[in-house]
Amino acid sequence: MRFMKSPAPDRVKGVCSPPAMPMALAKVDQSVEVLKALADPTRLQMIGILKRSVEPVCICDFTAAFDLSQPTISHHMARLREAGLVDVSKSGIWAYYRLASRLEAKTRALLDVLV
Amino acid sequence: MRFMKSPAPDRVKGVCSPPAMPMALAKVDQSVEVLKALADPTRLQMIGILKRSVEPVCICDFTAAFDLSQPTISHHMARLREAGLVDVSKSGIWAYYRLASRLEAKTRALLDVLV
DNA sequence: TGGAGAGATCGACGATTATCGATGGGATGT
DNA sequence: ACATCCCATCGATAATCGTCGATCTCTCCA
Repeated sequence: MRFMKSPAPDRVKGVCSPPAMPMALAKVDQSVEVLKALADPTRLQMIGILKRSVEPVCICDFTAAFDLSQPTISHHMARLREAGLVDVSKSGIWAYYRLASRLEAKTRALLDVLV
Repeated sequence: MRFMKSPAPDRVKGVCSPPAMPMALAKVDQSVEVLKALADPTRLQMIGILKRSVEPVCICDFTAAFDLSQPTISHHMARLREAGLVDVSKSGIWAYYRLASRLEAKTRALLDVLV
């Protein structure tokens, strides 16, 4: 009669069996791409601002908001754009960014949890 | 009568106003910490395996599952541990990992979306 | 037509990261 | 006691990343 359920009762030295991979590799890479884009304080705050703004936001306002140089702000926004998280529209000399309209349901759910 | 709603009709050259920061800085850093821990294919798959496993998983099984060296697997698991995402329990020679039992609601929701 | 402002890109530099081989430390069994 | 196995840590190396100054393109307006 077994009272204690040991974590791994039948483990044997020298025998290691790989667990099944539950996620498709393509899905993993895709999720990692989005996660890396969000794993930065500046970019995460950018996404938070865009998610709460009904109007598109001029990138010059981000340059005014963060204590970073203009190239750095542009670089961070480019990373969000390459990850497919934001859309850009230019009007005159200004560039306006907004949350991407065609976000995957999973990505949108991710942003709903995060920001 | 305005038919077209322009993105920013009243913008003036040289005038940029920083948007309000919607998230507390501490929350941002905390989220970034978790995101950086998950923003790696190996670690994201590790979390996926642990989330689907009712039993704790011996780390030697991860070493067998991934095409990476034993120190690298140990390093990745340590990063998950430092981020508070997994708990470890040692039994004899073996180290068993499982998803952290005391996860923040936000973090758990994040994992539910991701894996 | 020419100057000025906005924003993207380039090149460089320091910091962080992913990876490995080598080593150390604890538990097991002979 | 000693060899063996598992796992963590250390040290090194190559790659990626964040940041900035300099520069380029484009648009607008005088």
